[in-house]
Amino acid sequence: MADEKTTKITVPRSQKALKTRDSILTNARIAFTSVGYARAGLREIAGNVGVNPALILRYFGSKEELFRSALETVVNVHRMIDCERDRFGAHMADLLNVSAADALPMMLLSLSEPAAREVSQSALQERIVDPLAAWLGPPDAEARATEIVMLSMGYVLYSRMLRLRASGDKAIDQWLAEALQQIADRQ
Amino acid sequence: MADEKTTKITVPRSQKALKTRDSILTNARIAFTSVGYARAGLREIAGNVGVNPALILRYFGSKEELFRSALETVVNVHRMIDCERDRFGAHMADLLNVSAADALPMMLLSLSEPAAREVSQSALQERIVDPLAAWLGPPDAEARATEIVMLSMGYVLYSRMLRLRASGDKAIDQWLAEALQQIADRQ
DNA sequence: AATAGAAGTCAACATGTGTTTACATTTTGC
DNA sequence: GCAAAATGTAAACACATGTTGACTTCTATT
Repeated sequence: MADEKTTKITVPRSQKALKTRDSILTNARIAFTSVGYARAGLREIAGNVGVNPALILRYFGSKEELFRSALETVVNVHRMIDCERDRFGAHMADLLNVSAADALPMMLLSLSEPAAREVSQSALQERIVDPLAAWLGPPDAEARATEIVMLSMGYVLYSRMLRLRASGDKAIDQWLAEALQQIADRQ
Repeated sequence: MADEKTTKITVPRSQKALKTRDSILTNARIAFTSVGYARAGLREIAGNVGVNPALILRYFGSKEELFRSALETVVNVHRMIDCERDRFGAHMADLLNVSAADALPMMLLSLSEPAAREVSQSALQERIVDPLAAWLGPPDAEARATEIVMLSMGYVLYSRMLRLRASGDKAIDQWLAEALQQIADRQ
């Protein structure tokens, strides 16, 4: 049992090859973020990169692995907690309104695909909830982190994906910021 | 211009035919709720009803119309506002934990399909947000109704679709109930 | 009983998908 | 400069999908 599972994945060695691999990753992220896992076709991603679809599979093995790699480049907690504790609510509310927060649309549009859902779930737990809980600290760190994520998902759904009539209402943004701050301040 | 758009849709006349049409609708709702629009195949729905796929299109015209019909049977505000005003938070929190609230998973799993998303968006606005706002009353009725929907979507995502580690935490359910109640009480 | 129309079946079409295999081209190490 | 490996292409495979039109079976009315 030396070679567990001989895949055909190739790690790029030349600078140029690394550039195209990165370009694939970038375009994949854009595609997944705008139309979700199922509707993002390898042919279209490859076309936008100017490359053959088969090359994607040589670098990433499968569409599912491509999604996992693309998601990992975009899910991280750093920008969320890059602020003073007493400004966390307003900071998060701002963040959710800029396209920097691409991870959530990417995950929310890919919920129906079981593979993509599993990837999203573990990425969200390990790369957002857990570090956020550590940053918040006791009491009930994990519960409060989960509440923050919950609220964020609801907000992104409302403001960017479902576009309900109230979308853009400043009063709602204000409410969101206060609700988030309350969770962060709770003790 | 007498016959606008001669579709081939048939309205069932016999009792038996109406039963099968209802059965199609029921099974469609179950399929859409559990795997979303894209992964719910007409062949599988028809198979579960014990009927031919072509019959579905004779009764509903297209998959998109089937989704619209199925969603309408399940999206309504009645159970949400069937309680005393001062118990709204706890009532909603309970409701979101029983499978009665099937509408949200059905919509959330179908976000990536543009057709299904549009149907969901208008159903949510017209059949939930608007009547809920009317029930809540001033001030800021629509904003508060939207906040309630936002929170509900986030909660369902957390507890039933993404299944984060904290899923089932009673403290979070408690927090949700209180947050919802605060929105309802605000003035 | 005959017959029109509804209720339902059947097989094919058109299209799109991720993936694979075989092949060509370029780069790199010796 | 040559050979081998890396980089990339081309075309087909295998499969699944919504949809269509022609066909059969049943039922109800005359």
